[in-house]
Amino acid sequence: MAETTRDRILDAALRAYGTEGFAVTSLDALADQLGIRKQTILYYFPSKQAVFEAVIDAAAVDLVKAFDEEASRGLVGLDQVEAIVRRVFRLAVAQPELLGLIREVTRPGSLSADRLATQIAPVLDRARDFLQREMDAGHLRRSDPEMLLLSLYSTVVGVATELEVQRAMGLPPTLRGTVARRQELTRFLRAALEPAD
Amino acid sequence: MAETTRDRILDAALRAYGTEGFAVTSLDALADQLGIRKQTILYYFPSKQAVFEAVIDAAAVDLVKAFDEEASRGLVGLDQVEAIVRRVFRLAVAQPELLGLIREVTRPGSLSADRLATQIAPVLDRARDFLQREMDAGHLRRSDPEMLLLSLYSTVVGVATELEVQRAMGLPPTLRGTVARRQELTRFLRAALEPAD
DNA sequence: CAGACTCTCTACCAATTGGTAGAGAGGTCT
DNA sequence: AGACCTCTCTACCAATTGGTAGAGAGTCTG
Repeated sequence: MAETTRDRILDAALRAYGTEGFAVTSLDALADQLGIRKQTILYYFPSKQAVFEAVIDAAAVDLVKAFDEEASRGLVGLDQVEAIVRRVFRLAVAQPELLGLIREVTRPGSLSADRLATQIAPVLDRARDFLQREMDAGHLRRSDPEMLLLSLYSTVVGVATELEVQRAMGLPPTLRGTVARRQELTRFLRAALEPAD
Repeated sequence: MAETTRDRILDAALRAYGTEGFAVTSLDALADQLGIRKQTILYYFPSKQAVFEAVIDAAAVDLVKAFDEEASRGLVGLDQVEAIVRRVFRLAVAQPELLGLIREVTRPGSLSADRLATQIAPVLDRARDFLQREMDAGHLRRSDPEMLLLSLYSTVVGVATELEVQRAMGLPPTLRGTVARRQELTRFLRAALEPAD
């Protein structure tokens, strides 16, 4: 199965947008990187913004696929959540551009509110529904699924950011070490912050 | 003490670069926001890049000042570190643009390697020296100060990112709640990740 | 008052940007 | 062969960008 030109563009765009950023990556630069002209890109996509949105779509599809695969393995409750979180982390570690993309998406004005709703919401909805179902089935302690989702999401982004910082500082990023260190430091930080406001 | 035009420019630039990003914020946009022409900005700064670097300088000065103030209060060891970390967090919470600025700086190619060395290194050096001194004095458990510094740094960035995500999702960001939730989730994540690679 | 200095402006420029128009090459179907 | 379709190209454009040149207004200094 040969990789189509369109796929190659999406690949390169994910890498570029995730590391350099959407705004600073011109169509020309993207095309150069692929050895084609930018007009070829504009043949496959109506605009630069459309490339961005297609990249997000593809990433969302990947996430949903990973989610579903993990969810279809018959685990329940915490085991299920564990498996999914681990899988998402594996995705983030294997594809560090994904984190950059997330940051790019959350940047104000990068995506119109309705596109955000159309593209991101389904992923979040799926996750929220899953958590709700598991709670209803008694597999998870009952709490506000919205808050739990937010917690999971921000934690994933936070941990992934730490990994990226480590990478940026020239240290080999290790998920295991990060999580262990985080636990240690979090206990300390809690003590540090508790007495104050 | 009236705020000089230069200060107003730096203020607006910090806000704009931290939230929207450096690349997407044109000098025209920055000037419009201040009710002046971009040539006025270029009177105070030789180039757009220089504005960016001045913003970073100012932020670094703020950080160093906060650091020194906290360090001069006569605390030792963990109490000292606690006070400093708490202070840095207060800065990050009061000025959320600071986090965006950090992300902007760590973006590849945003700052030349030597400018990075000139501007960021002093802050890190100061922190590393401080940790080393405290270890030598027996106030902190002896470990690799480089690693401890990295841990503290990435944790601060990670927590700050979580706060920002919460803000982006329309929830009031609370440092207390984030830290508490993080501890809970970290324990869970550790369990989730421990058995795997 | 004369001159210098500080500051903000108008006018302009070269380069880059995202995007359009349309030609041409190659293959496929009738 | 001829019409059609897919794809990539050359050529071009309008808008925006960072940056320069220099005039003009205000203030301070002699």
